[in-house]
Amino acid sequence: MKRAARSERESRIAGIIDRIRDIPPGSVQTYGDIDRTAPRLVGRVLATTHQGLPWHRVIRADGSIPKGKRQRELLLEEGVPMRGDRVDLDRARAL
DNA sequence: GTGATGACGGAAA
DNA sequence: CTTTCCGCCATCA
Repeated sequence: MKRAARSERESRIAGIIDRIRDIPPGSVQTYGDIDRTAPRLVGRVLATTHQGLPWHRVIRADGSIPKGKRQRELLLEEGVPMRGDRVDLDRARAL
């Protein structure tokens, strides 16, 4: 494949990682917020990238939690506003 | 090369 | 409120 294509792919990945890393404690971002055009890519990055990323601060667009109660507790510890089993996005969503 | 899949999203019913 | 369907990007069989 072409070099330019590869480079662009990787920079997109890098950007995704940066955004995740910059999510402040106590707030969250959705997959869509992180990359509008490829939310699935964000999920893939989290599933395959094992760096010290705050993976628990990434949730779905409707506020539901992808990784289950384990993740839910971590968010609770940071004081993320919840509404039952979902995150209250209006209050918790990072800018 | 094709087709299925995933830590998804949004629209439609 | 729910389920279904289709689009999205990158990987994998």
